[in-house]
Amino acid sequence: VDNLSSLTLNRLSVYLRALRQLQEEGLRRISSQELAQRFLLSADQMRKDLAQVGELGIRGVGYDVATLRLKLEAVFGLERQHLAIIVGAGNVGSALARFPGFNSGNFQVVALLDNDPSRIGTVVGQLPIRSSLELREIVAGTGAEIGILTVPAEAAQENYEKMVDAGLRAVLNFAPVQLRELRGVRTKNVDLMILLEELAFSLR
Amino acid sequence: VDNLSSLTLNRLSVYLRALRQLQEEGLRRISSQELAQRFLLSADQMRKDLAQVGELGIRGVGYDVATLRLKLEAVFGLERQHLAIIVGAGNVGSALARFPGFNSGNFQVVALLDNDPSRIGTVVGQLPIRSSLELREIVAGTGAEIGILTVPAEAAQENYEKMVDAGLRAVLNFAPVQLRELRGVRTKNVDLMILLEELAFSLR
DNA sequence: GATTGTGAATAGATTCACAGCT
DNA sequence: AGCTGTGAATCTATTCACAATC
Repeated sequence: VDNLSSLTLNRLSVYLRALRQLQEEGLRRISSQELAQRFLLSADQMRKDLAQVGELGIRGVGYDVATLRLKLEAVFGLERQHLAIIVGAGNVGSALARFPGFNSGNFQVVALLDNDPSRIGTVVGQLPIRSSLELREIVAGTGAEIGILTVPAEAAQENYEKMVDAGLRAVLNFAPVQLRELRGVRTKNVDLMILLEELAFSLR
Repeated sequence: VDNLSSLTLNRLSVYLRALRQLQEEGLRRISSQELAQRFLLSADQMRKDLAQVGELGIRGVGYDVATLRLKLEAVFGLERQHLAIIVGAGNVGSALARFPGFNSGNFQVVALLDNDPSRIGTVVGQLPIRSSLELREIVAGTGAEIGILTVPAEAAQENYEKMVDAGLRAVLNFAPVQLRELRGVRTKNVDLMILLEELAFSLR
């Protein structure tokens, strides 16, 4: 299981979330049909997606909720924790530092960095802001793999390169710029302006 | 110009941002080739995308930066301002209320709502938090079109429906749930867990 | 001579429909 | 009898390549 498209991965995340909920409700088995109905998904597509990661269902019966959940978690590498560092302690960075999805579950923010000396030491959520100059040591010391980039647009490319250089292997970029992506790093962008412009389009 | 896919719209946003930068630099003309090189895009794709919104270039010459920019802004309906309301004044909602992309340019946040009585009145950025109960009046009074949903997962569906009911025509959802989408509303999701899981996948 | 706009070719994603298990 | 897994069909997106235009 290795070549999954971004589209497929997103849907697998959605299935995983659904399965977690079903398991909490105590359900043991579910068919693609039922799951699709319940969560407004396509049963056909779900089966195709799941088929890409293995033969996981039982014909005539359906899927075992717990087994499938574990399998999907394994696909995402969620048996172990993933540590993240946030670079840029402005509005967005600070909000993410307090995001409940971190500090619970499979992801954890282990450091929050900023280059404004006057902000260093300030505690946000549980974390004290540290200097961006310490990036390399912090990555090495904590073993963090994921970088979350929340600096202003002008500083994004430079910080991105430093993050990759410091050893981070995946970056989630919130700065509104087209990064020149580096090889060997998985980079995803969340660009609020692009999202808003798409919404605006549908309002004409 | 009416049926543009989400993929195409995202790229048009990217081109628009590039053009704004080029115009600021004082450039008057650019070819698809140059623009692609400069911003790491595909020249072929750019021409195809632009062809969907009109015949905008001059063969043998290229595109006029100012004209193309205006045309793209018109496609997105950015000649006029779009007003937005944020529902949920937690970490994410508050961070977005202070986001520079709002209160400058074509989008503006006109209200920040929460249902926790103890938070009402607190000023975030420039805006006082108001009661979610006032949603309908605020939408009607301000003429806001866009809703930004930043409430906890459990409350998302309910608030989404209220927002649509109050007259909002586009919703940007940050809550980590699969909304049952309503007709007549453009809905986009930003789901941090899904993004993180996709990054985790590439770390196995 | 340069560069667009576009039809044709290719690649990728989704949907259909049914054979194959349980 | 019921539901999965999957090949075949369809639909969508991207890339190629070149005729049309300046």
